[in-house]
Amino acid sequence: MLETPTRRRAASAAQQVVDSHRSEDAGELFGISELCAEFGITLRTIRFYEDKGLLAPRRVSGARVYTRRDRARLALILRSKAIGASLDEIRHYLDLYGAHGEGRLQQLQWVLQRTDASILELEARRAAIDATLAELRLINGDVRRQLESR
Amino acid sequence: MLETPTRRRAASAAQQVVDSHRSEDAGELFGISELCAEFGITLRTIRFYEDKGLLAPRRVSGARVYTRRDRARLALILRSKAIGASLDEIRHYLDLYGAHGEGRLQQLQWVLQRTDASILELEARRAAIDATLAELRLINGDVRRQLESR
DNA sequence: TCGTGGGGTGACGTTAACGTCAACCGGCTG
DNA sequence: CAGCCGGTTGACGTTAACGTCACCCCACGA
Repeated sequence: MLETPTRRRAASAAQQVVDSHRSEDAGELFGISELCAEFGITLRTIRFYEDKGLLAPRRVSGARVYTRRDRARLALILRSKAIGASLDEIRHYLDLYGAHGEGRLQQLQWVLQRTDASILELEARRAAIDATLAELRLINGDVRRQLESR
Repeated sequence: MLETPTRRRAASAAQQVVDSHRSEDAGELFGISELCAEFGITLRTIRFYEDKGLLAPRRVSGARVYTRRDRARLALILRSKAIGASLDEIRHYLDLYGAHGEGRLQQLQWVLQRTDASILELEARRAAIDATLAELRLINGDVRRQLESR
């Protein structure tokens, strides 16, 4: 199965990300400082994520070598961090992205519950942001009017 | 000015919150453990927020006494925390809620810039959440279909 | 008067998420 | 071969956001 051309309609961004966690790619490879530069983080940070079990690059004579999939995982991690998740929560997310393959019934139900829970939590967080945005826009407009009317 | 009945149309939730930061209320008063119970936090946490300058309740013979406005501030703090903001960021938010009153031009422009910046940042965070939600929903539906078809 | 309960103030401990530093190592390059 | 560059592993430091603990004050009821 080269590149699994299955069921590939108009793959959305989400679809692509999800897919990227199921393909065993061995294409492009990246070095650690390469990824650091690309994502604007430090060496220490990437190694730290590895210690925490969020990344598991291959080693070539000691040195870390990242695949395209590892890179996608890193992107997921950083985006999750940007939305205020802890590294532990992020690990759970990553589990979800990886674990919905060919699972036994029990495992699939576990994934289902976890995704349901995560979705509810994120929706709540989104609502909180919306509320704050509404208030900030209110203040903003208020001040703007005050400035316009001298 | 009792209760300032000015410009009170169909006050939105946001409007109410914003307004609550402009009225110098002296109505209901709350004790510290009262607020703790209401919001499900600890004494230490509230005192910590005070140390950080996020709250400044009056003192009655040493004991902290909170007004309705203090209570609103606390609610804002907790909601901001829920969206993943640090206490420092939260302090800035609170500044904004308080500072758009009768300010000199310079101050008003500062408020404007800060609100603009905050809004952009929050919108980005919201977008990140939306992306993650899309992916999670995808996984969720995927698994759900897999379960339904045996 | 005693003690009890609610509240207050340090001081210290803790966890997460890194930063910093020192020492080492392997490959290539002149 | 020497040197350096990029990478690696500890070990320790740091900051934020609290928890825990010990001890104190003070008002109030039996």
